This record gives sequence, structure tokens and C-alpha cells, in this order.
Amino acid sequence: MRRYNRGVTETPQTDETRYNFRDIEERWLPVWRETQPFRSSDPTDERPTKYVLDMFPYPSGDLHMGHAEAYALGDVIARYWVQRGFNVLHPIGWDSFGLPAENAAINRGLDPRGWTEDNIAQQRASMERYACSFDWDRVLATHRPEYYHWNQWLFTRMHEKGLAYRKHSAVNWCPKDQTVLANEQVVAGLCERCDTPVTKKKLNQWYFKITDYADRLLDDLQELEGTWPSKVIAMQRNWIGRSEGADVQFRIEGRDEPIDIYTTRPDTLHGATFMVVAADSDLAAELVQGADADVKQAFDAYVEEVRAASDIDRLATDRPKTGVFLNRYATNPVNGERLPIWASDYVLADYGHGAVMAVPAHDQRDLDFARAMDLPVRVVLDVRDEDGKPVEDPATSGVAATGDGTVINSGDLDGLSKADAISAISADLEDKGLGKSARNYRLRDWLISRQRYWGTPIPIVHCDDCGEVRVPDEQLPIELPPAEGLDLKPKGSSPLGAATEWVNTECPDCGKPAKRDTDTMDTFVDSSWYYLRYLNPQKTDGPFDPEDTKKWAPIDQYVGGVTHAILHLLYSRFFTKALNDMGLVDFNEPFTALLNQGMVQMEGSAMSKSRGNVVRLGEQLDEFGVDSVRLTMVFAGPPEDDIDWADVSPGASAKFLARAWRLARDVTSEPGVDPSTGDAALRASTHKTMHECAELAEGFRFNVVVARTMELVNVTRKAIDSGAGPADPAVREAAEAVAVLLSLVAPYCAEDMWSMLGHENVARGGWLDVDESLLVEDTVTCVVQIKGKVRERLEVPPSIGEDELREMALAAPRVVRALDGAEIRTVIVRAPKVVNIVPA
RNA sequence: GCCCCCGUAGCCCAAUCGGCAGAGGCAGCCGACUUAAAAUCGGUUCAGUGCGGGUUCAAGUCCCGCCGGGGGCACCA
Repeated sequence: MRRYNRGVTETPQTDETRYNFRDIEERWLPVWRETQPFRSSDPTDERPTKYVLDMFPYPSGDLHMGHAEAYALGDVIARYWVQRGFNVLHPIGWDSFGLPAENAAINRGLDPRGWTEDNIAQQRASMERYACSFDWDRVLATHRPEYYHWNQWLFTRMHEKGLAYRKHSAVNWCPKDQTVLANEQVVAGLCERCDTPVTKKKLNQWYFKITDYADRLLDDLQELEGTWPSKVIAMQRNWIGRSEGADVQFRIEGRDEPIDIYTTRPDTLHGATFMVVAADSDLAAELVQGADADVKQAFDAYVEEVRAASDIDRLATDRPKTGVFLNRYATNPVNGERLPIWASDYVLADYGHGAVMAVPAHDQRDLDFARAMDLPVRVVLDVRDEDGKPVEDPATSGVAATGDGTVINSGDLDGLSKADAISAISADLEDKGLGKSARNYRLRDWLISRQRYWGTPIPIVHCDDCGEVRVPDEQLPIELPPAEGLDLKPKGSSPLGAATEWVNTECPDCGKPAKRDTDTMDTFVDSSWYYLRYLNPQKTDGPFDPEDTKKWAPIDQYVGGVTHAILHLLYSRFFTKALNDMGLVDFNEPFTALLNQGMVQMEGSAMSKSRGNVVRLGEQLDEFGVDSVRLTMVFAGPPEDDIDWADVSPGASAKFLARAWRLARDVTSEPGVDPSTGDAALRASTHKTMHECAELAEGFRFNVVVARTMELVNVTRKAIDSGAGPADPAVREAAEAVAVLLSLVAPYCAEDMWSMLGHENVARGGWLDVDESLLVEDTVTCVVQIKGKVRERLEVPPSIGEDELREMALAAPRVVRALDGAEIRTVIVRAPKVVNIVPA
């Protein structure tokens, strides 16, 4: 006897009567390869359209458990809409530029192209086996020139609009990968990829001006409310971090121009006792010019110290405040007071104006600094605690009074509330030309330069005479030079610099010798617009076709992990808005709805080689079959929840599929038989199940869809064995419904059932046309409560009237006995489900 | 420190508008079939919903306060 798996053991019977997932997979995979049931590009297709998109993978070779969950869920959604009669665009591709290929090339001496293409081929085969309902005619891979050609084209459009620019500034630098990183790629001071502490480096780098779109990126989140996870919306709001306040002018003694500071608390202007400028700002460097030698020296030493500190040190919130007095003074515009100017690293050079007014009484950071440097603290807001008592003086307590209160020690403003003081002082400053309302954002511009080989070359030529020149469209794509002969090892400058022949070119404007830009683009550029390229992946005269964009975009349903909640989704939203402004698309948000699937874990923690708890997808598929693994993923719980593989049972899934499969095997009626003569109770179950499952599927509650399918399988089994019998038309109807429901999750099993039932192509089997009359119950159980406790159940017609039901309930013998003659205060009737009697 | 989400049986999870706490599954137990086992089929035990208040005729569901878990942001003025 051959052992199949834990749950299903083969008996010496023929394959026609036993569920055998291996045979079934072997039977149908070649058929699907041939028939391509999910082609979406037929121009004569009249079905309404839907665009369902899974986040594309990095081509890492085989699929793993995480992919298996993500693609199972996206697949259920896509297949559901196909069953509902839509022409569903469900494409897949590869996010194939990036460090792993380059590192593999370095470590194993392989060509990144070959390595990448091999992995893609392997991963594609895995996806086909996994029965993903992709349209294989639309495959794309971002490392191919046919794709990155349009990255370059889009870059030049951005450059034209001033949305791509170069600036010299301190950037995040990973000393291990020897590359700059975007803010988004620095997690808690560590390189997202290799966990190396990130340092700062001053470099001339390319940026996309995403901050121009900060307000729209923030405000438009409103449109996504309800269709995006609230968590992701919150994270994006957080990341953009808009703050509303005022810019206020301070004169500086010995400087012609006044400087602006940004504050959210103009009400506390009278409480400013000093000013702080960012130690690494140009302003600090300027102010220290002309100071005494010892001040200069102290400042230089301090700046050096700050520069050496890693981000991790910087991020430690309990770090003591440090700084240097610059021996310069500012004038407080509201009271003419002389404020000493300090430099410190707790003020950020690239936020606001890199300088703040310090109000130690009402700002914890300023208070910490004041206490460290022995600077004065002046309370200008009377803040009370819960009991109405004034809070302790911050100077002695060390706790800044950040709450609401009444203004004091502020001249004319005294007695105003915090809010009133803010408007009063803002208006006053504006009148005098000393201030204006202002907004600031946590969001910074998107740094896209990478000093690596395996990415899209930036289509700019540097010419001594003409400067930065965009490569004209007809010269695109600028293809990567062959990796052969280039040293790809990270060394702080792009490996492309060594490709002499490639670098040396002529200026597109003046024709003189010039050099190509040697940086490559962040791979997040690739994924910012890939969803549009799927519409015309082979198009050679543009990135996408406006007609097809109108037909398919934006995406109806996006599916992917929450790991991309900020990075990819924010960039993609930015790109879409920029494209909208350029008139290239007519919508403003790329992803109408978003579903985040959870992660697959093992025994309470993420799978990792170091923990030794990795579950291999391939082994699971071999042991339990594709359908069982998919079913297990979907049934485990709500899609957004993490799955612990130790808590679920693919063996049980296999058992259930076998049970479902046997229904089709047992049906003896002919295809096309009229179901209306069949067993009424079973028909009611079938129609009710299909009705409910539609609603459940549209709410992404696929685990419940599976549970309802199990229920239907159970009642159908019962009907075959001890009820209507296998020849009843209602049994056929039920078995066909089960096959259609299962086609969403377990396509091989469903296809085999469908074939046994005498049909072809279950994916297009079609949702049951639900007969509403079958959904109406003959009787419902009405619960009679006395003071909320159930005392009686009555079988009543669903249409029963309130009065009639009240009579019935009050007359029921058990109710009469329970009431025992007690006087009745109220009777609440909610026909036909509940009656609640409240005695006096 | 600020913000978001989640706590229902031994376990994973259900429970439209507030209306019988249980749909489905895992594990367990009992039984049928069998020489026996597997497979299959049938049956069945198990919580009062993290804790404390409140609103209501009625609260898992709504409100307030805690506790526990997960996640995001964090020297952003």
C-alpha cells in the first residue's frame, strides 16, 4: 500500500473512485497550460472588466509559504469575479532589479541577467503549478530594457516638470552596501536590508519632489477610507506628518537678514528664553563665523562629534542634550528680548528652517536643554492638572507644561486661552509682517540615486557646456553595459563609472564629448507604475496606452503585504498623481481597494533559517497537494491575520476535498437536468449558500466561504446517503455549486468534479443564479424572553404580525407559568425573531 | 510619549441592524463498518465572550476606564 499523506491513504481501488490529488494535478495542469483560461486581452470580450493585482515578487527562485498565502488570496478574489461574469485582468511580473541579483553576481561570479532569468523561469513554473489565475500574456520583468526604457522616459518627464532634481545634501549611507538609502529604507537607524547602522554622507544625489504632493497624498487618503485598511491609512498619515503652525521672523544681532523659525506654539512666544539652530546647518556655520576663536573651536569640535554619531545614538530619546553657545543673540519680535543662540543636534537641519525658538517651560526638549545648560525658564501659560491645581513649575519638576491653559506673563495676551492666543498673536505678527501661518511635513523628498549596477540607468548626460541634459526620447533606452569586466563590488561610487565606453558619449544638445550619469534608480521607481505597464507590456511607442488605461485602470483590488504600507504605496500614489498632472492618466489614486494579507509563521514566530522553523512550500505541496495547501491558507482565518502553520491542518483540508470530490463522483443524474423537481430542502441549502458566499467573498471573508462550503458538502452527503438519493436533480445542483465554490480555492479538485459532472472549464462555470423564492424560510424560530432570559421558542411564519406574535407569546403555556400571574410592564416585539416580556 | 488594531471553547475561528453565544475546522471521546487496522460514516464533551463600570427591555456587538497582545511614528519645534 502506498502512503499518500497523513490524512488520505490510498486503498487498492481504481483511481476513478478515489480522490487522488496527484492524478488530478497531472490531468489538469497541461490542459490549463493549453487553454489559458484567464486571458484578458480578447478585444471581442464583452464582459465588464475588473483589475485585480497582486504585488509582484522579487525573483528569488522557488515560491515560499508567504508567496503561497498572498497568491492564494489574490487568486480567490480574481477567480470570484471571473465566476461572476467579469473579464478580470490578473497579471503577474517580476520586480527583478535590485541587490540580491547583484550580490549573487559578486559572490558566485554569475551574470545578474542569467541568474535573474533563471529564477524567473523557476518561479513562473511554481506559480503555474500553484494554479494562479494569471494572464500569462502580460508578463513583465523590470530588469528588461523593454521595461526600464519607460522608467527612463518617465524620469525625463519628471525632470522636465522639475519633479526630478539633483541636490547636494547629507544623505543616509549604508557602509556595508556602500550605497545611499532613502529615508524609508532606514529602519530604527539601521539599513533595512542588512541591519548595518546607517551614517550620514554629503553627496550630490537625484531626488523626486514628492513633497510637492504632500498635501494631496495626505488629503486624498480620505477617498480610500473604507476600502483600504485603516492601519495603512494611519501609517501614511503618520509618515507624511503634516503640522500646522507659523513662521516667525527673528532679527539676529550683527546680521542683515532676519531668520525664520517655525513653531506650532506662537502662543508661547513670550516664553522664549533662547534660540537653537541645528548644529549641522549652514546657518550655524555662518553664525559662528566671526566669533571668538574659542567659540569656533568648540563649535567645530561639537559638529565633528555630531557627525560621528550614528543614527542609532541620535535616536536614543533619553540621550542627554548637548550643544554649544555661539555667542550670538537674536531679538524676540514680540517683546524685544535678547535671546542667546545655541547650536545643538536636537534641532534638525532639514525640518522647518533648521532653527527654533526655545520655550523651555512648555516644550520638553527645550526644557531638557535649558536644564542641561542652566538657561532660564519662564512660564507663560497657566496649565492646571485634573484637580484644577496649577502644575508644578517646570524649572523644578523637569516636566514641561505642554497642556492647555490661560496665558500669563505675556503682556496684552494675558488671560486668553491657548487657542485664542494662537490666533491673536498670529494675526498680529502677520499685520506687522513678522510672521505668517506655515505648514511643515515629516515627509522628505525621495532620494532615488543608487551607486549600484543592477538598476535603471539615469537618462541624463553631463556636459561641460550644457550642464544636465536629458537624453532625448529617441535615444532611449539607455541600456546597462554588460556586467562582464566591471567590478560590481560596492565601493561608494557606481560600478557604471568604470564602463568607460558606455560613460563617454556626446552631449545630445551640443554634440561635444560628455559623460553619462552613472547612478541607477531606486527599484521603487520600477514598482511605482508597473501596474500601468501590464495594460500593454509589449507596447514599443509608449509606456502604456490611454485607451487601455481608460478600460482597466485604476486597480479595483490590490493585494499584498503590509510591509509595503508606506514605501511602495506612497511612491505609487505619488507617481499616479504626477502622471495625472501630466495628463497621462485620468485618475488620481492607483489602488481603489487594498487588502493586506497576513504572514505565515511557525510556532509563534516568523520563519527563518536561524530559528530553524522554516516550512518548505514544495514539501507541503508534494505531501498534501496544491489544493489542500491553498485551502488551508484561505480557511485558516481572516486574510489579514497571520497564520501559524502549527495551528492549521493541510491534512484535514485534503480530507475535506476528498469528501467534496466524492459528491460529484456519486451524482447519477444527467447534466442539464431540471433542478426544480429536486429535493426542496437541499435546494434551499444550495441557494442560500451561494447567496451568502457571494456577500462573504465580497467582504473578503473567504474563511467563512469555505466553512459554508463545508456545510453544503455535509448536507449534500446526507441527502445522497439518507435522503433524496444520488439521482435527485437537487443533488446535482448542489454538487455543481460546490464545484463552483471550490473553484475559487481548490481549482484542481473543482475542475475534476466539474468534468465528472459532464462540463468543461469550471473557472467559467458561472455563479448559481440564486432563486430568491428558495431563500424564504417557511417558519422561523421566535424566541420569547422574560426579562431577557429565553423561556420559550415558537415556530412562526416569517410574515407574522407584531400583534399576533404578542398574543401567541403571552398565551404560550410555559410563558404563562413563568410569569405566574405577574403584572406585565412592557412587551417588546421584534417580529418574527424575538419577543421580550418585562414584568412590573 | 503619541496614534492604530485585536482579546469568543484546549486550539484556529463564526456570530448582517444590539435580539437564542456556535456556523465550520483541529484536537479529544463514543459508536457503526472491519478478523484487525486504515479509510469512510454517525454521534458527542468543552466557553458565557480579558477585567470593571455604564446605556438598553436586551450588549460579544455601543460608551467610559483598566489589563494583556500586536503594529506604526518618535528630539519633526
